[in-house]
Amino acid sequence: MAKAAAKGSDTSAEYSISQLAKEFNITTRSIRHYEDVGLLSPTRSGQTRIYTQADRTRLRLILRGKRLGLSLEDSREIIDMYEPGKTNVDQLKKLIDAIQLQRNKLNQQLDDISKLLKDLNRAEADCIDALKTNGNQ
Amino acid sequence: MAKAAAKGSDTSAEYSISQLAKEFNITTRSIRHYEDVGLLSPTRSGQTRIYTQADRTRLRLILRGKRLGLSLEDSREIIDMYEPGKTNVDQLKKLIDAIQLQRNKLNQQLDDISKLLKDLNRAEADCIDALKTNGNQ
DNA sequence: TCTAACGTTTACGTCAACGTAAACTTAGTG
DNA sequence: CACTAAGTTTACGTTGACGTAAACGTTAGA
Repeated sequence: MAKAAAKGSDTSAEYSISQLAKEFNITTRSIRHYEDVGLLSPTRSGQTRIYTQADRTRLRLILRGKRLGLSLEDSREIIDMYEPGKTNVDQLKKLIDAIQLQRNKLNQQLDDISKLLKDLNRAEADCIDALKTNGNQ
Repeated sequence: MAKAAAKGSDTSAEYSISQLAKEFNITTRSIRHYEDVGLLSPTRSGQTRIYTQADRTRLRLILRGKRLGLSLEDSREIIDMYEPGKTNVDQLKKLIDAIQLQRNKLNQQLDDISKLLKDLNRAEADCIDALKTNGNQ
């Protein structure tokens, strides 16, 4: 084996675009699109994109955001929160506010989910009832 | 006062489109759009739409779905689960499967949210740290 | 009476997030 | 060497969820 190819949990592992696509069950087109909008910036070997462990992590965060209904722009903002590039005090305070905002949204989602789960439980119970009283006709 | 206008928690209350729009802070265009795609079907008084308590509830469910990142089509399916129009046994079983699927998605979301909240907490802590060590320069 | 505030339909526009196709360049293999 | 598999860029197409006019009807109040 040469040098790339990634064993176990090597932190310096590298990935091709189709490897990532397969792993996360998305298309290469999507991955390139995320790059187009500035969410990923893999290094290159000639023309070919090479993704590091960090890129892979960012991709996971993007997809997590998508599952929560975030836009790519939203995800970008949140992911940027994780990197402390902000040297300015005002920016830091703004960032803390933004974090609080996101937390509020997430708490709203938690509430929504619990209500929806209850609704689904009731719906399922109704189904099972209907099956019992209806199963032997 | 005539007959409409809705007091307290009168179950036979009626609403105009702009009343609902104002209450839920959306546009009338959106409400009509939800009707276009079959999510609402208000009665009419002449040309004018009249929304019942049930319509209002459906609208609330639609918006809850949106907050969770569901498409209108997804919401339609879920809301349809609540109404036991299904007389067929096969349909009931399919419905139970669909409910389970939704539950899985919601549990995934719960997991995503808890992770995201942790990430945000760490990010905030980092900000606060940066503010302390950086505040007096 | 007229005008302001609400309602309606019809219809084209827009924006995000990709899909899809075309045309092309390497890298490895029977 | 021809061929296949994976990569690339460019660019137009599509879908969902509305936005945004335009053109019109109805009703209440100054």
